[in-house]
Amino acid sequence: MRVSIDDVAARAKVSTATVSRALRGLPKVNPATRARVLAVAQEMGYVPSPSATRLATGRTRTVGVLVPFIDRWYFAHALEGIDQELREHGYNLLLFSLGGYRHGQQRRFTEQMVRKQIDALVVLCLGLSSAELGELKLTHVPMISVGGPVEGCHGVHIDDAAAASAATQHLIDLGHRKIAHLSGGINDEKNFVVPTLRSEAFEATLRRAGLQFRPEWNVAGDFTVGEGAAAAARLFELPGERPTAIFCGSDEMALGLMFEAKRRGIRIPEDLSVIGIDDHDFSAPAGLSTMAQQPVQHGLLAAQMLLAELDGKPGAIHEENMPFKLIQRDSTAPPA
Amino acid sequence: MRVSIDDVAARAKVSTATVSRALRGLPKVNPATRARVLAVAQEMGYVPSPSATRLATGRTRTVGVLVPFIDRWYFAHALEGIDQELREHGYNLLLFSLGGYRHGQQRRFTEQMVRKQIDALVVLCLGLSSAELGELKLTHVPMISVGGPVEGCHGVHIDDAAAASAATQHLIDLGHRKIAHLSGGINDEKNFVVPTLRSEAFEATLRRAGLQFRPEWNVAGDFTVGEGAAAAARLFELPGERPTAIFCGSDEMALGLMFEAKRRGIRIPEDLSVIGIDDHDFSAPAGLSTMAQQPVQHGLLAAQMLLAELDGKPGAIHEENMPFKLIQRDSTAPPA
DNA sequence: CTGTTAGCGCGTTCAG
DNA sequence: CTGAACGCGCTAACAG
Repeated sequence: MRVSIDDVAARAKVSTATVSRALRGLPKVNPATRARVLAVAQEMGYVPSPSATRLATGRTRTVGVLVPFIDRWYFAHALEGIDQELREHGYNLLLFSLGGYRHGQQRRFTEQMVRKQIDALVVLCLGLSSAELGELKLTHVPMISVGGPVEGCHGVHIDDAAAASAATQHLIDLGHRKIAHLSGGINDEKNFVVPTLRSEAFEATLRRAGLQFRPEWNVAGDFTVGEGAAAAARLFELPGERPTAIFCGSDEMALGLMFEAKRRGIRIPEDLSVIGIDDHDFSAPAGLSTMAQQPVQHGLLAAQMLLAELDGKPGAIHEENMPFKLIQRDSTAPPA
Repeated sequence: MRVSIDDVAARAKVSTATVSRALRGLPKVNPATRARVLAVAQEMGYVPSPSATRLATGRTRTVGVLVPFIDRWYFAHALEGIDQELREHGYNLLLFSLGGYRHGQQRRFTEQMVRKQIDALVVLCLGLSSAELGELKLTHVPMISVGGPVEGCHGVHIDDAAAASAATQHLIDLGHRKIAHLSGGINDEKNFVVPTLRSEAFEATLRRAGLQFRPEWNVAGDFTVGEGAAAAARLFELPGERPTAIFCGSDEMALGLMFEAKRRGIRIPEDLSVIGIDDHDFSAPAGLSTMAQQPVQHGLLAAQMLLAELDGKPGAIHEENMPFKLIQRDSTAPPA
């Protein structure tokens, strides 16, 4: 059943060292010998034991991915990209989901989980506390963030401020003056800065255009459709003047808002223009204008940088700003 | 930096064997000794090397999860459930994404990937060929399927035929006679039977009610919004009589259809009733009636069964039918 | 080019 | 209750 390297060596009449070298394609092995070893290994169905290899080399050929949730558009797609790249290079992907942005005791992942289990780590859209970051640094595991800047750690992501600003500017360019904002981050931890970056950019862009920033037109969701719809309801029920456009911190919240608008007979874009960020799978079918980003590419690139670093190319891990672009669909138009 | 069991043993003035026993809570260790060892280990920051433990015990404390995609509602949620349960018991989750339902050469995961890397395997909504199944069986790794029946392998999932039948019956009960069907599985592999089960149940339920089954009203998507919308477009452009209701093989496709309907001015539910299966995150905000299932629970239970089996309880892995229930929202109503 | 010899770090008999 | 010694399966020097 379980055939080990010694069995192969015996059968091929060579030493285990030679088998090891032959199988791993190392130089300095007689082609004839290599061929024989390969043949024997093949016919015996030999597969090296990863555990033994790990113990001997100290490398696991495994990359860890730390993620707050997996059931969110950005995370799932970034994961797909990371996985593709890793798999292609024979690396394993060990998934650590925190099941939420919990803090403190709930999140003691650093020690047991990371220790000697992985060669590198991807931190997905997750604000880490400085204590957590410190612990991770101590393990000397190469590390990179994806989807949101993490202080003291390189990462690949879009320029959130620029993207938010461009989205807001699109509304302004269409002629809107009364613009509201549906921001993310209502339940997120302090260290996850993405929602803040987007909100601040929104406000700055408004002011730069000489427009009024109204705090009451600033509602918050948590990046989900459900909370997006709930926040929209709060906004729509505000007395007084109505905004003619709204910038949402994510497409998923924007879609929630659109559902709520439809329920109330608010027409989009006639009564209200809506723009989000992401280019979520639902956005095209729903006709939502958005600032598109490509999480799969983010994941792919991050994994590439990690693998390069592990491959002995120091400095391979660096900050990378990914492209985003406006996709105008049916949800934005000049104000009536 | 790296402190091993020998260091702890030396410092505590005991043998490595005693350290091992003390740390793992085995009986037959003097309480005083245990306390001292624990203290020393603690202060030295000792953490056992997983690689060494694996090699010595032959167990990896890792469960593999095989999944076609991760960026789909069902998979992401089931994964969340699996992860929760695993994490709680100190198990790792090794993710294998196939990035699609590819076949043949593209899918040689069985050997290298599974061999000696995992203690058990979860197969997520993935039809396996009999050859692949055979290979997996040979590894003697406990295995369970989630979300779709896999021949020759126990699993946890809903009764797809029953759920589809109930959804269809809901439309019939409302008084609909002209019912169409948006099925999944257009691009899926033959061995993934879920779409077929649902479609067949739809047809059978129709016939049982004495209603006509019209092949031309049977369009197919691939479980995504995009394809759902595309399929809906094909349906809506058919000449002649229009259906008054439609049963969709998944909520995501149903939502795609709703977007397409809105674009064409087809009112829901006035002109067309729509029901899906899942209770996708978008369904409640969108007001979509559905046959709800709970993938997180599916994943949780599957992981529990696997862990029980690994814990020495043979027969822990068995077939389990999970509940589903009708949630009527705004997308279904009696025909006009 | 190839074989020998040590470890890698821990679990596990088997004596004591 | 505790310790000594061996083995898990493979890689990495170091000879030859």
